[in-house]
Amino acid sequence: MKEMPGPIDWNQMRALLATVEAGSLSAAAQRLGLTQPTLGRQVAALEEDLGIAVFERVGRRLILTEAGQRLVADLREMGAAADRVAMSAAAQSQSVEGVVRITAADIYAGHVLPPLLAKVRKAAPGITLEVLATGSISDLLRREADIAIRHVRPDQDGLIARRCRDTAAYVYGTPDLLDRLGRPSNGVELARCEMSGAIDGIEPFIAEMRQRGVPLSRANFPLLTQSGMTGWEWVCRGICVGPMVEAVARQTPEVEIAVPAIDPIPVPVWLVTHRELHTSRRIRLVFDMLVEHFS
Amino acid sequence: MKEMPGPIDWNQMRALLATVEAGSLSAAAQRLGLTQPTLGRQVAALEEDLGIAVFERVGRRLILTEAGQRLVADLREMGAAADRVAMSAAAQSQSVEGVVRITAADIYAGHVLPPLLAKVRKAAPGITLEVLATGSISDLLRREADIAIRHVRPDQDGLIARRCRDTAAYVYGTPDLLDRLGRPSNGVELARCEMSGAIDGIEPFIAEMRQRGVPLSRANFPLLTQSGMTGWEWVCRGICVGPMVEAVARQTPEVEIAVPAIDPIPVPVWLVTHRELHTSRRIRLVFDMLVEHFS
DNA sequence: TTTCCTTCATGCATTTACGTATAGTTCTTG
DNA sequence: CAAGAACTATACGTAAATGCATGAAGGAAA
Repeated sequence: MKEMPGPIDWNQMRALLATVEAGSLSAAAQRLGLTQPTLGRQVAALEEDLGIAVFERVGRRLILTEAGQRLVADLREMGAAADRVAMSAAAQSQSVEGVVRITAADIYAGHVLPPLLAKVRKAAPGITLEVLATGSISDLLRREADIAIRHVRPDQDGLIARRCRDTAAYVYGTPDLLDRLGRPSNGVELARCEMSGAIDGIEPFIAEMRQRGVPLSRANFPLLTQSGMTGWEWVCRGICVGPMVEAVARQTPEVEIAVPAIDPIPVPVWLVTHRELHTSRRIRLVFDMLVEHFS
Repeated sequence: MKEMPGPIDWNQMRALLATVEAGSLSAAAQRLGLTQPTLGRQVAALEEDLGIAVFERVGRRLILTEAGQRLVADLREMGAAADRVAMSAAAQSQSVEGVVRITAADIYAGHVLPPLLAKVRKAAPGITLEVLATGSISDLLRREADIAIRHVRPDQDGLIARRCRDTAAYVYGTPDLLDRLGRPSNGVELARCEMSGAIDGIEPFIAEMRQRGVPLSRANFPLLTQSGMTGWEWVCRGICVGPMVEAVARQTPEVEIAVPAIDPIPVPVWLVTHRELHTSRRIRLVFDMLVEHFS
């Protein structure tokens, strides 16, 4: 009505961007650590200030208007710049107190990291560790995590990756299941078993196994999951056989290597962080401890 | 200490950027329509969240630390993106209610615009007009104004400029002063008079007058000001002679043209706005009314 | 069709953040 | 050297924003 054109509330812009990217007010609220009514009000206030309707309320769903879509284009750049600021700030923080986020496959988060995390906490009690156990690879450039543990070579620019000692992986199964399968003794026999597998990781695994004389195909994987934990649970319960890194399987007494004659599969381990963040004291500290542990 | 790494408060970033650009908390507060304690707290909270010291409190002055300088680099990009969002939003606002900011030389703001503003307000009562009477040219690209009235050809990209009918300017003086000066009747005699002038506009004016046979030099301008209003006041009070557009001088009965024999100086008039903002309904409305008036 | 889950809107109590007023400090000006 | 101006830091009362709880409405699945 008679709005003095004071600068727009940047938090309201953040609310709009988060809502668009998350797809709903509720999801955006969770992501920002706020509540859904708050976000709803912020977006509404922004629409009021701007004088345009960003969302069209159709049923329970918010769909962007044309005007909203044009806004979001520039808004994403603003968000990217905000991320860069946060990144730059984190990089220059020389405090050993604060949060360090680590992302890793859920198997690693659950079975490999715990003793390591305890060591870090003991060495630097001021550091709060946050572990993102995620199947999909999170985006380091968007600062969803500070350090990532990956098993493929990172290809993004701006990242520094440190390759650690390879881990050996084998195909495991419970003794009970292996007995029922007739104790396969070579690759060809193993290729007749059903296996658990990760949804987006079986192709390279099949190729790797074929080099070792195990003629697998997609037909060997009737059970797929994006959760490494789930797949491993299937193996531990004798539902099927499946591959696992040796460091994890060693902690699981109820399984054994299905065919010891087959050579282990080398699994590379990369520790990845931003080039920026490598100058942060506490992130550097955690990174170095991870490197030491994996080397 | 134990800060859950929720996204950074964007308003705190805005506070920091404004403080850096304004040079002090107080100035930034005025610019953002907030108060100094509020801004101080926001900046302090941001420093706490980021874990780094952005400012070094030395005496009454805040000077950026090295870390702060690196932050600000990205922060400016964020601010620029925010401006683009605001611009895009304003451009798409099809409401005839809202604020339209016009920037013009103070002389225009005081003597030429008033009747025009009344006309606009009558035609569109929902529009709030805000006039920035500024000596220096404000930055349209940073959305300090929606429409600018200028007398030089705009060279920035992204702007659309509409040239209007030129205005004639003469050198004026009070009859009393002209009598004391011996009633100069040609350019050479006029060049012996003292004149008022704008700090950053006398060079082209001198060149223009020389073409008309008035051999002026910088020595003719012992009184300089960046305020057109002030300079004209000097002329009206008989302190010196000085140039003025005819449309303004006509409203001032106490002055007369110093040397009628000299040809008038054509003063171009450009109306300038963003290419973006030209699609805004209310800005387009005001712009068109200005064009109509000046043509 | 019916049921259940998800999502957005609203009312109310509370906490947070803001503005006003004031004191303290430093740099400048006469 | 002294007085004033400008800026930042602190205290306190108040207003605004937030969170919780609830309701309503739409869509998916049985």
